[in-house]
Amino acid sequence: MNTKQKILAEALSLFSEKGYSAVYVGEIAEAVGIKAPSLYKHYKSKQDIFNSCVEVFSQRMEKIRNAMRLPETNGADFSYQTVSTEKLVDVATALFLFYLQDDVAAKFRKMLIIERYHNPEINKLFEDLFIKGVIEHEEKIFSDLIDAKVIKGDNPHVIALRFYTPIFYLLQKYDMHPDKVEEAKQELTLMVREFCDTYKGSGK
Amino acid sequence: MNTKQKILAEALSLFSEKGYSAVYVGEIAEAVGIKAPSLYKHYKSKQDIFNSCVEVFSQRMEKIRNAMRLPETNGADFSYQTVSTEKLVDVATALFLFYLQDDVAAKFRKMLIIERYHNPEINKLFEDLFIKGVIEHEEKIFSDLIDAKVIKGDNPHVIALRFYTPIFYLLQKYDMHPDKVEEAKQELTLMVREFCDTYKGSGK
DNA sequence: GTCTATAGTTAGATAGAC
DNA sequence: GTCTATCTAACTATAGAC
Repeated sequence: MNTKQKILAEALSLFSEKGYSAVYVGEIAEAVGIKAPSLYKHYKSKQDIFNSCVEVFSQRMEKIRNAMRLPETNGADFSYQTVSTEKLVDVATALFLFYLQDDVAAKFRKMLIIERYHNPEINKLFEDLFIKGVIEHEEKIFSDLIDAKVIKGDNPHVIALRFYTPIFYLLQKYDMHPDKVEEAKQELTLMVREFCDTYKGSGK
Repeated sequence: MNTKQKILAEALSLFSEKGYSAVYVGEIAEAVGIKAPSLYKHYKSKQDIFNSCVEVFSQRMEKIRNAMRLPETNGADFSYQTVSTEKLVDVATALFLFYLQDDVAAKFRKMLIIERYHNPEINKLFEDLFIKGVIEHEEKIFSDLIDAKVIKGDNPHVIALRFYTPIFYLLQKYDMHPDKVEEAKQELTLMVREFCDTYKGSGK
């Protein structure tokens, strides 16, 4: 990783904890291992560092997310004949752990949360990624699963919310408790099993 | 409302949008209608204003919350004989609209969200108010409702999460869309009805 | 591409008149 | 209790040597 990339990584780390204006360029430099003025050989301003963070890491999120989605939607994993409870637990857990623990995903998510209330563009990004985006994706999957009669119910949107809102809540519950991942996974598992009790006969 | 109180109100407004360090004392003063140095006759520093915000408004939240809870738990509203779907929709909607629209609750919630990732005390407050607190309260209610056989199911914690996580998600979905409250209420209603389909026979 | 030195700005806070 | 004037400190950013 070159200096330019390292600056972005350390900046993301700091912005995701303290927010843009509470972070001083000197801190970023120190984290990188250089002096503040050296930053300006790579980026023209603090704002430029922030903008690059948003651009680079939102693109990376998009890529990873698309990569995560393929195996679910191409019919390899979900044969659409049947979906076991354990499979759904695994899918939910993977999604949850990715947003909770992935170095970029977790920090980028926190940064958006901190900045979104005063920055319309950041807010749109947050909504696209964590509010609307996930739901729309889950809606499509559940819509197919309903058509295939693998899942009961008639409103894919409600089902998607039912599946995702516990994940959304648990992310913020365990954000500051990295030591309690196992507890988090158990809590999530309970919720997914309960989901299955409702939407798949008596489970299996 | 005297100047000292007005300072806190305007400070909360600003902190809840931009976060502590992005707000300048001059902005607070301007919002109040005075000059920056005058603030120091009421509070000894910017940090003091913030601390007072946290103290005063968290106490106010506590009071309002206790007031909201009484009618539910004293048996007047929930007779524990039966709970109609409409009643549950009303309870959920009241909770949702309070946290979404109440001047103090909405702003205080946003401020905690912005500051919690770098401030352990603020984080504890956020968790107590919006993560653990609500769930523990709902757990007790649902536990009673299960005992009274008004509601099916055996795990009050799961049921409480099932009831609250959509509210938690919808708050953040509609935080920046005050014009779409009606849409928000409809979405919440769908979720509560779906909750009732699962936990009360076929509703009524 | 990193450094030291420093300029330029602005924020938080104080002094003292009214 | 509010103001104007001002201090001090800190931050962003630039200049120029290496």
